[in-house]
Amino acid sequence: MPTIDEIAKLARVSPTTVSKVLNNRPYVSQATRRRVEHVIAETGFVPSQWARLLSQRRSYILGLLIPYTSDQLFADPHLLEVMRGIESAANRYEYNLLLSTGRAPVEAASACTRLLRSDVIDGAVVVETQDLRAFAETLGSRPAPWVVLGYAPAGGVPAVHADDYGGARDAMHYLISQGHRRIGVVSSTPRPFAIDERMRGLQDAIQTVGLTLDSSLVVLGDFSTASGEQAGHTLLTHPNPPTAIFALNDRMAIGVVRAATARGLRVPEQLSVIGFDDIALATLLTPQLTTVRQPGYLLGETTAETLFALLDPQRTIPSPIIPTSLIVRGSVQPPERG
Amino acid sequence: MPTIDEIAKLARVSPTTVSKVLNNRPYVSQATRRRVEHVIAETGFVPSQWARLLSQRRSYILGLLIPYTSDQLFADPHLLEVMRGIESAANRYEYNLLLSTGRAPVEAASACTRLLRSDVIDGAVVVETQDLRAFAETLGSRPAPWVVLGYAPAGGVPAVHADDYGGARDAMHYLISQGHRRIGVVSSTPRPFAIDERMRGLQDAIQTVGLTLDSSLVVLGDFSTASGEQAGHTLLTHPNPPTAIFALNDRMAIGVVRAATARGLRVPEQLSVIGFDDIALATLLTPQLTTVRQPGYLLGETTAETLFALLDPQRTIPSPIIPTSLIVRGSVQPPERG
DNA sequence: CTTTTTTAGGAAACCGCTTCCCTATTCATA
DNA sequence: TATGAATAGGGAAGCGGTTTCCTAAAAAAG
Repeated sequence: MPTIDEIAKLARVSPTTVSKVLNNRPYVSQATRRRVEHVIAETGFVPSQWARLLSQRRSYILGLLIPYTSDQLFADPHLLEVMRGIESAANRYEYNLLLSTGRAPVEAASACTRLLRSDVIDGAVVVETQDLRAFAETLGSRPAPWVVLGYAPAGGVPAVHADDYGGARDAMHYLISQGHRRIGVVSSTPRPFAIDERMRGLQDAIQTVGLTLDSSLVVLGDFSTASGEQAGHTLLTHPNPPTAIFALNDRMAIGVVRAATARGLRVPEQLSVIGFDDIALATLLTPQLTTVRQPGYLLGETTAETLFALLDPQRTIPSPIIPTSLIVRGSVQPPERG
Repeated sequence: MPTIDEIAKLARVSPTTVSKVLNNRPYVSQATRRRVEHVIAETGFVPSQWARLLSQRRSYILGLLIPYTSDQLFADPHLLEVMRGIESAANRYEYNLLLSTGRAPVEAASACTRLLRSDVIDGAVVVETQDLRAFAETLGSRPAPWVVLGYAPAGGVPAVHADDYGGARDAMHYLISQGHRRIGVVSSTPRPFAIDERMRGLQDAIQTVGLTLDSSLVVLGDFSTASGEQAGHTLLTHPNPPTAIFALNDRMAIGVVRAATARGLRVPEQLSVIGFDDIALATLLTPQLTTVRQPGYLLGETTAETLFALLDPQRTIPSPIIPTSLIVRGSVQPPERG
């Protein structure tokens, strides 16, 4: 692979001039420019990014820092949808995406830190984790700009997230309006801020109508379908079982449906189920899942746009809260008269 | 962010010595090493990768060049599964993944070329496309090493792929052994090598039993579920419709099932359907899809391992053909007596 | 026909780190 | 004690571009 000097020699000009040609700068005559371009085409020369960036300070690479194992990442349709949004925005700005997942969350944080401070990436989208605060502190003074996908720990870091509170509140209102009074909740642990918000939203909805959430009807999963299935069994063996279950993500909701089916309960006749996210799979099941739509693609896109706004102050920072909406399908109906 | 020179000054040593400490090289006394390490910890110094790599010639970044739009990529569960395998192998070797998708395939090729020649990545996994040959020629003399995921155009580039021929042959044998004689095929256009191989496999299977493939029962989709659905309708309105349909990927198979259902045909009683890939969704439908399993994770992992073997001649190149296996579930049964 | 401005092009410093090579000291060996 | 080898450390030349600054020629202005 030739270097800029060899190109210069071949075109009988200085490296300076070649550089000017490469970067479309003025003060090169038509004739010279043509000659240089010809040599470049001839040799198939592509300038080394390393060297270029060492002086230019832009890599056109964005970090996507996901503190999960790749297994977790690829098992989460919503997160993939978010990634798609980020990818697409990055593409629009001619940026490439550097994927960094972590084996263990802790390890991930340190990898992220390195990446952010070592000049490899121009900025990063960091998916929220429990220990984000510690991570932010590690970063210290002046790393590349970064945006949190999720809720930021206090302190100036921009964050983009869906309206988890409103979405959960609406879902709960809907269940209540359908006549449900005993409502089970499949929450999760660990509990990202988003889940806190959803819990807050659904609790507020319950209190609005003068009821309270029966804490024995709140069980914890880990976002996976399997955990939802287990949670479903737990709730359905309760001495006074719920007539509806709100699972705080779709995969767990699917697990709940599966548990109900396994116990011979029909959804939605004998048990209503509502989810959160609106993953593609939600429409492929029977009954189709009623859920709260959280537009992952838009979420990812907006997060990336926020980062680009940070990178180039010319641009304006988009609104950081993405609205959710209730999608009524077939998994909820009024409870049977007991 | 401090530079190595500032660290050197603070520790009262030369940059050379700091470099030795950073890279764990000998010829630094315990005392000095400790002093330097202390300053590094104190300042939170992280060496600039650009500069390091400019002299070291390793970026520890692998390119993943996918000549699809991000929408296509994220809509393909099998490809995602492959990515997961690549991700996980890369992680094992402490490599990061640089994702490069293309808006238009052509553009993608040029982006790939740039990436491969500009020293940003140490090597690349390139997903096979129709115009791979042209792409390979563009690359020319001495780019970073690359491995094709799929079938390589003749000429030395290593390629890793599943046993598409064998898988399709087995599937067809199975349909025949179940008593099917009129068998529809949902193939695709554009037609990657893998599809050629599957066609070859299924044709050989048919000929083994002295039949021939009725070309009016071969329709083309584009891998999407929607195209499969349309293909299904086409086949089922044939004057002499098939009793079984072999869709060359699972998503199209799901589309076929949907088309059959829409027409009031029951699967598998009135129509048998078999797919290819074995995506996760295959087990979630009723009936569960009978299909040819193509282990995506292993495929990705093996491809990455091949690349690492190229990067470091110490390692041995793994076998490039990944076996497939027939997964019998519920979407195939013997045809009804007409 | 000068004088000033603009254009074209090159020399050399620089980005931040690694590495080659050289010197001085310490340690082991004869 | 003299000698050779190993250790500790530093100076300076890269790596491959960009950028600053300078000079000479050409064009515009007076």
